[in-house]
Amino acid sequence: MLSTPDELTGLLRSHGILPTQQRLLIARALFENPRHVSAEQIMGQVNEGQAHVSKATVYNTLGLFARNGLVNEVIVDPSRVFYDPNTTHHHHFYNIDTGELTDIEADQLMLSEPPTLPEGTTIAGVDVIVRVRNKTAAS
Amino acid sequence: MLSTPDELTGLLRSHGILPTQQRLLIARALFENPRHVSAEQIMGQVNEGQAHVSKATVYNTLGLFARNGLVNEVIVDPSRVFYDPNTTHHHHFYNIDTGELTDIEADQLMLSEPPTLPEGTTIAGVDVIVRVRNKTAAS
DNA sequence: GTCAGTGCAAACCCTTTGCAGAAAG
DNA sequence: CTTTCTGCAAAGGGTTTGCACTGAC
Repeated sequence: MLSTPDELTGLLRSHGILPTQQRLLIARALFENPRHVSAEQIMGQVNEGQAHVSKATVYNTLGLFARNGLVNEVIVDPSRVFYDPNTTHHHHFYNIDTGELTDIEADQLMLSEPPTLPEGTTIAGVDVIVRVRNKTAAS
Repeated sequence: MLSTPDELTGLLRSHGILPTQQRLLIARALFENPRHVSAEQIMGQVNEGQAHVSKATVYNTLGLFARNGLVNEVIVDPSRVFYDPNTTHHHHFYNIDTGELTDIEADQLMLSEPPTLPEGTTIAGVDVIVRVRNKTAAS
């Protein structure tokens, strides 16, 4: 989708992120073929070629991207965080057998206004996770 | 709520769980005052008195309870799993500043039928997490 | 008596951190 | 030149595991 160096540089700058070589590599891995990825998968993808980005930098960069709204963290599995380059309003299927995450477009799943928020709080986001299981899986 | 030894014993048996002393202590901690707790909190509560249950047993037991439908795991924070003794259909507020989890009754938040499930899967559950933030929190 | 459960400590794994060297502006 | 970023390795922290002992039936 987005994958030219210039586009990526602009994307980072527009989110207040200084574009460095490593950040561009990580951004390219996320946006040239957008899907849900773990930090480990990004590490693998970035380091496939001759480039090398350290584990610490991958984690720090993904955290930075998430704080600056470039990607969303998806919390569905206590053992790892997924990063989602799609920051439009949408929800997720999570296959508990395979660990696979897929999108549910916002218009496919409507939900009513949430009830009154707890005292002194503002809304930060609404996540809907539809957990599914393989029909054939031994339960 | 439920807290007599007999009630708890019956509850465990009805979920196919052999009632042992440690499991009864953990079940009592969960059900005598139902709320959202982490494994660590259960450890603390169970071991307040003269009883002692090891960390491994607490984790193993909570996992067993969750697999057998006695409690639900609530995945909202990558750093820890919460256990919810309320297994009726409901949703959650999660305060990202304080880590506090509170219930949203099912009738307070309606959602439409989920779209077609991914090929070959059945639904395992739907989680709705409304993330909130303290108004006064330094962002 | 047999099988399942428990306790302890060590292992695990993802993630974060400290600090010296490198790169960006 | 100054400030921020990166890499490495080590620390961190919740959770799981291996194995001998204990308890349930």
